[in-house]
Amino acid sequence: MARKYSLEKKAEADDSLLERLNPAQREAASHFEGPLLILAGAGSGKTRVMTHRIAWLISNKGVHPEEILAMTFTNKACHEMRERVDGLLEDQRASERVTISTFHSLCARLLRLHARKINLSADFVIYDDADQTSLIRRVMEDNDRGSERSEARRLRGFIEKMKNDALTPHQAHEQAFDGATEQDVDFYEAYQTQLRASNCVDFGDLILGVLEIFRLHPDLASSYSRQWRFVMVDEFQDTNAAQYELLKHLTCEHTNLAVVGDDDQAIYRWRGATVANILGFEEGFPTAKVVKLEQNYRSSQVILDAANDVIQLNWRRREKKLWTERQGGEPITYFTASDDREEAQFVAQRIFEMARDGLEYSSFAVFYRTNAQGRAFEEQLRFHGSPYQVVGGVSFYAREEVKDVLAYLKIALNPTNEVDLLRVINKPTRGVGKSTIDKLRVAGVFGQVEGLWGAVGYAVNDEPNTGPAPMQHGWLPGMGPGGALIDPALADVAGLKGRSLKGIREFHDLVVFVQDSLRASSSLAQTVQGLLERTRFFEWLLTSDPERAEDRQQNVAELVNAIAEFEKEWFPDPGERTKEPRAQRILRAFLDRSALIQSTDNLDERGAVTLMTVHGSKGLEFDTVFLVGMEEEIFPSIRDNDPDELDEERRLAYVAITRAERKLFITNAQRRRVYGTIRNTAPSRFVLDIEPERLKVDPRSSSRFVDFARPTYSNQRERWQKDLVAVGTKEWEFDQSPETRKGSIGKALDQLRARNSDDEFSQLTPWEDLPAAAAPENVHDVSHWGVDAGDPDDLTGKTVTHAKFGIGKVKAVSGKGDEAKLTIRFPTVGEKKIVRRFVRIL
DNA sequence: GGTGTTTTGGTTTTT
DNA sequence: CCAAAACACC
Repeated sequence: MARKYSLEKKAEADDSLLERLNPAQREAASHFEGPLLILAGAGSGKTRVMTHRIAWLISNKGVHPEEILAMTFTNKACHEMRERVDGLLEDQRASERVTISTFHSLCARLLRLHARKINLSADFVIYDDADQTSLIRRVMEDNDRGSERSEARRLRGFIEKMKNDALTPHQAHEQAFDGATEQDVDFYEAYQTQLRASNCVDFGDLILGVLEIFRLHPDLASSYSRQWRFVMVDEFQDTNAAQYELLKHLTCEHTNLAVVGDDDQAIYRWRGATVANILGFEEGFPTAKVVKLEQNYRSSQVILDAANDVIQLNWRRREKKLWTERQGGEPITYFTASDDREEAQFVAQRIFEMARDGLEYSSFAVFYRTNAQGRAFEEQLRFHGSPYQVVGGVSFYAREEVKDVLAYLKIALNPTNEVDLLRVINKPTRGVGKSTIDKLRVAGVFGQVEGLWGAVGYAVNDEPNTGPAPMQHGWLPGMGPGGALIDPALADVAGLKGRSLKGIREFHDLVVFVQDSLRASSSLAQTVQGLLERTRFFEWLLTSDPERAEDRQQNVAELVNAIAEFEKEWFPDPGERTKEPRAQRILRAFLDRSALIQSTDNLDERGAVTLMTVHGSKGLEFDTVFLVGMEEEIFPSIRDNDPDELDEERRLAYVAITRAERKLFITNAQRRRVYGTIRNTAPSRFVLDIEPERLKVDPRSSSRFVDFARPTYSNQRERWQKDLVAVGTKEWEFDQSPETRKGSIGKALDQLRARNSDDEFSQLTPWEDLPAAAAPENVHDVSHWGVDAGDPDDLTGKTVTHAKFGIGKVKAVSGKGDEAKLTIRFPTVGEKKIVRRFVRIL
């Protein structure tokens, strides 16, 4: 077969393509056939290597673009890779023909193509987590397994685990599991049966479904394997057993599998990922070549050293040491606040100052362990007027109102999808309550109709006015019009009347209306618009929850927008003639995309501080990073009850630290509100693991908890054992007595105090203005950073800020000094009398 | 069947 | 403390 692409580029292509890579990168990028493991440390240019290898295979080895498959975990990584391959290849069309995809969207495509091989129809709908949970709860009810939330959670976890481990219910029955009973496996089977009956799949099924197909039809796997002669995988450390098996199928005809990953950055163990895949890669692929990328192009030496201090204590890892040409660097600033609020104040204050001195807001990021911690930082940033964006949280497509609209569309496509049907059968409220729904469900399960939709059809069919219902699903001959009963299970449904029946009819006709519209209309956006009008959706949002109505209406409007845009981008020709109605085709494509997309994928706002969890930060980099809430029981999390999980927390800390390019702040608080109660905290062991000389303690720190001893381990095994003990007894304690402060951060603070005046911090804030050991009731007071100037008492007309009410103007003053009472006018709440020490004068 | 009120329980979350 | 879900009430 002719290999055109090599002819177009001359020998010089070889050099020009790879010459900008370092030797290790070049070795990896120019690896041709056979398995390859690239151990790529943080910031060592792994995407660069992958994209160059793709380009190199095409232009220097004559590989056809169609023969290359590159897999990522996120859409974002996928887009980035495609863009960069684009940039490297002269032939634009060549790069388009490379398959670059996330695991899940590739599998969704394969599953659609071959759905029938495992008793699915090609219009299956993809359930998200919420849908999955609601199905689980229903199956629990149907099987008398109670309805406790925690039990539902546990079962969901179990099912997810089975799927991550690539086990079908049948296989699960053959294996014994710790903590799982025979009933759990039975439940898994029942759930799976229900899922298939609804013609739906969950996320786990996307992979497992394809595995089932490949297991049943090895020839099919072979043919794909022959098509994709070169397979590449990004973030390989986060693959689970199912994804690993998928890769095995895809490489059954060759062993050209190149994986890139970093075992030190494996942070999705709780999601079923297994580091064993990367640690034991050579066992699965014995002839594998291993290349280590250890030169870091992102961070300063100080930051890398700190990261290394933390990660080197892990027990099982591939030894590597990152290095950089950027020697030295700014020391890491360590700050301990007296409470969580002060911690946030500190961060917001530093950002404010640095932004004032010329740094872009977008060069800052705040990383926390749990989403709940983000609020305090939002508040303080808002108080300073600094723009910020919170990444993560509820995805756009997971919003209630958005899901409601999509539910109607999904039902129109596939009415057997009962989760969505139950979701909106009474939305907007139309008189279909619990008892009516129960009747329908009983009929759907035991009656001679097919499922819920069948029952709905039956209920509305005996009314002469509506005419025959479209019974693609579930109408049986012999079940006469006019309510001629032949089945006792349907009696209750046939007996429905009044408001309930009217409501059911309304719902039924609505779905039919959408179905008709999908067939007739050339525009999906138009169909949705019609649906919204007919249901008076916006009105309903307003009346049902006026508080949040505006927001929610906006979200729905946003959805219509997204659909219209999607339509324009992917289906630009409205007159196009196809077998399937146009709107329906668009809907199918749109649903897949919305199921597999994450809200964080396209939210790359410029000019704002980024707030996110440490998990969210993987793969990103920022000039200045604030790693906050570094306390025992938060980071590492209190939930971690075995050493493997602690190792993962350590990796998580490593990921966070290595995101910083130039400057890293580490902060914590000595007291923190946890679920409403105030708890004392201890500094995270990960902070203590960093060599003290790399940390510069900010002198504004609350001193009490800065004075602690650094635990020393003679080796990794000891560290591991200490973690074990600590975890076992939950009594990890740091000796805080002065005598035992050897090499401690406390000592560093002492030295700092001795040096006092010429310290860089004393220029930021005069030593005198530092909060002296603040009395507890002063903790929420921001005034200790306020600096008085001019006549200290006449404040009339001055602009002030208050932690709660924001910016206001002083109208009148009575009294003197800190206790003076100010009458302040706030635009938000009007006039308030406030004691002076609670406001800050601008 | 629709609505307020009490109770419960609470990581991380690429798809 | 705060949001979702179960519960009680109109």
